[in-house]
Amino acid sequence: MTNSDYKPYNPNQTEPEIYALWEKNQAFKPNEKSSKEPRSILLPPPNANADLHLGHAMYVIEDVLIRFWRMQGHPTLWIPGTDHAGYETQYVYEKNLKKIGKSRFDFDRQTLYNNIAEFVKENSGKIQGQLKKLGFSLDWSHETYMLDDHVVNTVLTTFEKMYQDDLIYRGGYMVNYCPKCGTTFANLEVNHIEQKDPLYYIKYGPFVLATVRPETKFGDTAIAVHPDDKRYQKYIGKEIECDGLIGKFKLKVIADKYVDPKFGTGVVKVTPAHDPNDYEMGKRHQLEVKPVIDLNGKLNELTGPYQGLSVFTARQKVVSDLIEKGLLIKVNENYTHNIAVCYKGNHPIEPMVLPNWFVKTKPLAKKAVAVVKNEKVKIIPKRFNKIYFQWMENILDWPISRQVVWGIRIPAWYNIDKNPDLQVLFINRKGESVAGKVRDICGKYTISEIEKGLQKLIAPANSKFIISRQKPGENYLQETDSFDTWFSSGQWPLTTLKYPDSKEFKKYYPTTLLDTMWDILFFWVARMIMFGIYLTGKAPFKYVYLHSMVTDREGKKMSKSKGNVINPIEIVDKYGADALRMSLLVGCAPGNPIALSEEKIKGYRNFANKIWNIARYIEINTQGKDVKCFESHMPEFTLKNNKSAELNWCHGRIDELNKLSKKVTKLLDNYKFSQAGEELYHYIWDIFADIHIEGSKVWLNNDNQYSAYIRGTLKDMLETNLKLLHPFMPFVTEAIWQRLGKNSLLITEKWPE
RNA sequence: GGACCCAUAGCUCAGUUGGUUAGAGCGUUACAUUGACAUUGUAAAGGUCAGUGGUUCGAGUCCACUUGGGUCCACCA
Repeated sequence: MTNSDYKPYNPNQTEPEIYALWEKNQAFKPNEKSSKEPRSILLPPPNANADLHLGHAMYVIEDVLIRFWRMQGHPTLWIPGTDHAGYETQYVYEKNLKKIGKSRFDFDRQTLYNNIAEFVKENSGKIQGQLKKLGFSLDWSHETYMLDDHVVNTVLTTFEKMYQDDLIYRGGYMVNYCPKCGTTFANLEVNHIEQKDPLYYIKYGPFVLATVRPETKFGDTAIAVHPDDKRYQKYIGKEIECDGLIGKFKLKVIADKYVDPKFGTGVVKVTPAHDPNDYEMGKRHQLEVKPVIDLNGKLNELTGPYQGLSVFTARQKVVSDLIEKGLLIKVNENYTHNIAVCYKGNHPIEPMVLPNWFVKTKPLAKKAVAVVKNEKVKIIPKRFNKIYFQWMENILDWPISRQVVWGIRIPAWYNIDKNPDLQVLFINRKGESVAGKVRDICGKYTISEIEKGLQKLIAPANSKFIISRQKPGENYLQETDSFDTWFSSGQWPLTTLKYPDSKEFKKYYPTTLLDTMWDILFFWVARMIMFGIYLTGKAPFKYVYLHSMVTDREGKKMSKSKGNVINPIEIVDKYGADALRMSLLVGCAPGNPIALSEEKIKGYRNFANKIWNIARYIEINTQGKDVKCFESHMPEFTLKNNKSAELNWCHGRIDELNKLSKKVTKLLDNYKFSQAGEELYHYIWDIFADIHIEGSKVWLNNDNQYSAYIRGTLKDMLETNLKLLHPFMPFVTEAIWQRLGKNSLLITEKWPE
């Protein structure tokens, strides 16, 4: 240790050197010789092609635990990885395509897939460097990518097993379809926004009814009233004739409690093909499902002159035609209601009945509720239990197919001879786009030409299929849908640990704790619990820690669209990773938002400097001088009953350190990061520096027989504090440790208990 | 419509199972200064813990209601 360095601590220079030192010594690998209980955490995988944002820096909680456990001597494994983020990534890629005047429709499926893979490859690799900058002691030798062969293998095996266990089915169901994105979304992926739309009062035979969607009238298959509505009793069960835009039509009048007699005129047109509630009503009354909107959001052949018009154009034309025919009674222009939009682009959702792959979730959810109820899985903070139960107990079947190329393709095959109604969309050899049913197309094109240029395949709900990884025969085409991202990331604890046969899996499953933000409790955490129990009988983690959402100064969520995103790396460059880490750890409670300010980070940058200078003070006062460890002489002193003020002082300090160690250990054992960090901050600055170091100056100025013990005690205090603080501020503590001339790494030192 | 959370110093927030004079950071005020550290030190000001009622020997903490703010789930043609 030399005196020649900077007075202020310089994190920019120190941090990369220290991280390299740890890596060189393979300090992140679990200590496999230890017989203590194994501990493990999986880093929630960021998108492979994205940059780190400040939310990711909250994973510092995991690093604190990992470093704490590692120092306690547990075999400790922390696995990093990245996600292919199916739809998210394809969305970004398609936006780039748009800039060069192209779209996904210009490519066959395989080419598009390869292009996106290339795009991800070009844009990945940033994450690793950024995680290292934050000081995360991840075992990089276990790094996993969601599309690694072994991951895909496990996901496909799970799908096959679930199919055999009758947990997977294919069916036509009302799904949330976004014509713009060209894919369906799960309910969780749909948002509702308030919007003002005209409410049209339209004449239907003897009735007048209110609707915001007159263009769907061609898909009406009934008219509904409330069973107790006195105005309409005489019509219930009858068929009525109406004047329409494309001729007269007949509709049955049904009675259903869903209808609110107070709304509008108390009469509802029922369109089972394009409204979730009407669909349910249709099931109750065995109504025909008559789709009139196609996958591009345009009206189909059943709408006569309106065919080919987009929903909104059609609406305007329908309205003006209704006026012309005298069928429009009045319009309420100030009607506000909620409309469903896709979460990514805020495009209007078109509810449609489409064939989809589903997971039967009820039996899985039942067990996933049980493990939380009997505390095999503990959620921190506890109040999320209730939210979790509420959701899990009302869970609906999970649609897992996405009409997205980027992802794991569903391993199902359709025989074109047995399924003549298969619709295919493909690019032929001449580069022309061809669409149609296989029964019409197969004469003109060979199966290999179709397969090669295949873009999309739509198999009717009752199609026959085979689940297989390989092509089962000559005349088969593979499903073009891919799995919902969460279907694969839901198996992350299994895939990262190489379920079922690896050493890691046997030793580290179930993992100790999962740390994530509460916004993906249902998307991800609940699904991991379901998959984990289904495949292994055990939930994949013992604790779920729901960390804070990092907001901007005003408490607003950070998002790209708002432009208030802070890049954590900029903060690291400015103030050091240790400072950022402490700012995220102290002063926040799990599940609550944390508003991060630059002043706070500056405060902890100053703290790092404080410790640095405490070390310099002790260095100057011990170098070349007699230094004796008080603790190793304690029995001797007790025997002599030595009452010297100096030795009493030493005794008091050692006592104090033991208490501090116990307190911090207990707080960390209970995942109280904020309090543990604050405790250390307070002790080091207000007690150690301001009281004891100041006090020591008097002793050291009057050099006597006890001064060596004073020096030794100061050094002990420093070393213990470095150990205790290391999980929070790993860089500055390790840097000082190295300057103390220790022949060891602080990161693997023994934790003071 | 259903549920959850929050309200503590000027600002941003901690406060574990109810237990002495309620804490931190930043900010404010006065003073100090080449000291290990100005990324500093010493001292100080600042809170009837949103309101009302209740349980208790004792409530920031537990219960009920009221007011204000946030979030989630479901969504009416």
